[in-house]
Amino acid sequence: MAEPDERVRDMRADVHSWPTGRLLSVAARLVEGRFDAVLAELDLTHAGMITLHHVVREPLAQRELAVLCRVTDQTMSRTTERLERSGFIRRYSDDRDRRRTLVAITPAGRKVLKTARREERESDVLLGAVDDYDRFREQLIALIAVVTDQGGFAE
Amino acid sequence: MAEPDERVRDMRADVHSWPTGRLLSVAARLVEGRFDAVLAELDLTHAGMITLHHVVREPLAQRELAVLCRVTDQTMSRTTERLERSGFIRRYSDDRDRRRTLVAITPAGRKVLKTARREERESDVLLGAVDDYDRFREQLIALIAVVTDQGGFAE
DNA sequence: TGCAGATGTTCAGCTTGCTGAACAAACCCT
DNA sequence: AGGGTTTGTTCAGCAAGCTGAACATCTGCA
Repeated sequence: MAEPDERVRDMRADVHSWPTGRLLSVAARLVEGRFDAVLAELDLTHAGMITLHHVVREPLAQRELAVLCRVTDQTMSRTTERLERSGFIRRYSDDRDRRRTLVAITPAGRKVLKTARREERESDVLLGAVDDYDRFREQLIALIAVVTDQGGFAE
Repeated sequence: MAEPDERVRDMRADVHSWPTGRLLSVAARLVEGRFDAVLAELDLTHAGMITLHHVVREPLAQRELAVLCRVTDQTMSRTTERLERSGFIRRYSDDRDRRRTLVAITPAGRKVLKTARREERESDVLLGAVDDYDRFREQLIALIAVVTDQGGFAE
């Protein structure tokens, strides 16, 4: 590994001056990235995993899924398309409202979700970086709630 | 605004069961999203803003910038291309090592960065969602440092 | 009944992440 | 000096965000 030069050495100091949004973005990328190889092995993605998580209990319409996953309808459309291609969900149109596409998890979907969750839990050990992990998560959740309500989304 | 149905109403509860990476990802998207319109007005993006931030002091090679911004060289290549197109930076090859492309900020770049920072600081008020904002940021930074070191990046 | 507006999904096209591969320039070692 | 390796950048192509627009279906009201 190459010796970083002077400018690169003060990386940690530098990041202090970043806006919070960018800190969140980088942290998300790095944390999710740690797990990408495992998911790829399973033919799954982070977006797909959360989507599966939401249809475990009962089939949902794509729009409902989009709201739950905090993405646009268009993004959810592509995510479900990919999940269907992989055989993890089935899509069918609602008899009572044929505009709606219902999404139901398949046995393969349940299985892969279970595996992914187990492996994720195991790799989560490294998050000892954060002192009070539960509080940190609560703050993230509070942040999401506030921004969601205050017009960041679905206002 | 439509009345959310039952399943959608327990959104806040649901998010508690998400993996931390996904929480970070959604939070990042929502927080950065609040500011997208302002940046678009300035012909700037979040990625571009952080890049400008790093060349304010002195010109840097693209690879150095990539390390500082925590992105791959390829991503930085495209980001600087866009910044150059907008006139916020100038790229030129290093005389002493003609493999390197040096990136220097332009007067227009300094100006737009200043404006973006001011507007961002103002809009940051809403982050009162988090109790101990400084501690929260410190934890994000610690997380980034740990994951960066432990092979999430440049190992 | 029939038409206007609301709703759910998809299509097209953009940005910004990523990886893998290509390529030129520089470095190093004999 | 020459040739293999390293280094810095770019190209190609994929995933998953986004917006705007198109399209089909449903709802509601005259």
